[in-house]
Amino acid sequence: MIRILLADDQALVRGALAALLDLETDIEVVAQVGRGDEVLAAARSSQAEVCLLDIEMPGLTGLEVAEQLRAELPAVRSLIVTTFGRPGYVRRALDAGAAGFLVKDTPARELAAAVRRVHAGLRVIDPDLATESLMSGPSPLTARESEILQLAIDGSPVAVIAQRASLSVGTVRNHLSAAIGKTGATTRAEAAQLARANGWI
Amino acid sequence: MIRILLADDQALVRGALAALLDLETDIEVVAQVGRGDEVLAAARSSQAEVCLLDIEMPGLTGLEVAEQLRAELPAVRSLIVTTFGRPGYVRRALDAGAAGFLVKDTPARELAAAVRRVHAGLRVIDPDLATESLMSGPSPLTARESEILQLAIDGSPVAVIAQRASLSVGTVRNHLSAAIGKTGATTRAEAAQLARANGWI
DNA sequence: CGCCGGCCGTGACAGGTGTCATGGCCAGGA
DNA sequence: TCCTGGCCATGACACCTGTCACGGCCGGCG
Repeated sequence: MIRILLADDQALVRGALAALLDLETDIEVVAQVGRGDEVLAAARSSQAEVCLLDIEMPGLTGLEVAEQLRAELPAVRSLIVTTFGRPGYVRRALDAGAAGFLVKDTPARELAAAVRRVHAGLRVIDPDLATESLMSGPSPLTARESEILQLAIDGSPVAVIAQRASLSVGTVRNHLSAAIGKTGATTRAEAAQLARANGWI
Repeated sequence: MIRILLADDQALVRGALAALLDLETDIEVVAQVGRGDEVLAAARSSQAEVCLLDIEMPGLTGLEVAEQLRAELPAVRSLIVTTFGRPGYVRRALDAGAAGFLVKDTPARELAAAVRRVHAGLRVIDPDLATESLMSGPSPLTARESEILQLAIDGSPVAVIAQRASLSVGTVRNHLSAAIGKTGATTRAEAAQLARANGWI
């Protein structure tokens, strides 16, 4: 019997996934949580063997949770299941110690198989995404550039970004200009979108 | 037996919802589609009685599908189930003839009950969202302003927006300026975000 | 040590953006 | 009929942005 924990912020999806996995005779859903920062405690008390993690969650992201689990409960295996198949996410998930990466476009009947493979110690990576991840390569942005770009995704004027980052407006513009150049964009909005689409921020 | 059709672009979620609803003895999932523009045909051939529609779908949005169903298959009832609980969505869904509106935060066990109520001819509206919808009121934007604002959400420069809308740059700036004023924003990016958060675009 | 590259800042310039005043066109209501 | 309000457009103005050149600080590496 494979003991599994579900982490997804949407209760309906979480419950539906539980129903789907409970159809399998060799899988048992032993815990469900809706926030990233509740996963660790729940995994510990429920003695889960596999954690199915969404990335976008309040509290902690699934990627951060995977890292936490590797450090605190190395025997537990993490399977990232997320809406957005961004190339950079795969790399970051693997770096964080995740054993698998699926997008929610995956046919439902493949989920149980993926869980079994992860439980058996194998890696499960969405094949399309794996190649795309290798193609796009690592982020060309420096840490600071990523940070500034993240503050620019909502279209705030430079003055606001500078204040939030405690920098001068000139420096912010320089970082943004560098990011725009590196991403091949012509606007900071475009650069932010490209960076997000690639999972760089 | 309630015959139900599922429309959601994420195969995993779709399959999981199917598993969840199949647990109910009085509900039968008779069709599943991943695109908005496939719903009508599938609803016809499967003789579905209730359509569970996500809003964000390729082809047609769930709101547009609800409108289509009301026109073509008035006996079929639409239940919108979506990720984003934006106030304006509720109003638009009801205007489009939907019989219910749920967010994916809803507890899983309430879904079947909602389906039954909709099938019985009752309206089902997320209570929090219903009040919020009444609070926020209708969109203050004119049709043209909404359209231009929609083209501005990705941060494109005015010149690009003007080209896409076949307008002069000056007109686009006027529309954007009006939208910024009406939404109480100070930037077109902020205005676009506000409009989207309220479901106006 | 010298060199490199990331980081922070300034200053200046061209071009994009937000605001306003003004005007014309057209459909709907008083 | 006149008047209102939405839509389209122009022009002018102040301000913001993106780019470039330049300089200084610091940590890592040959």
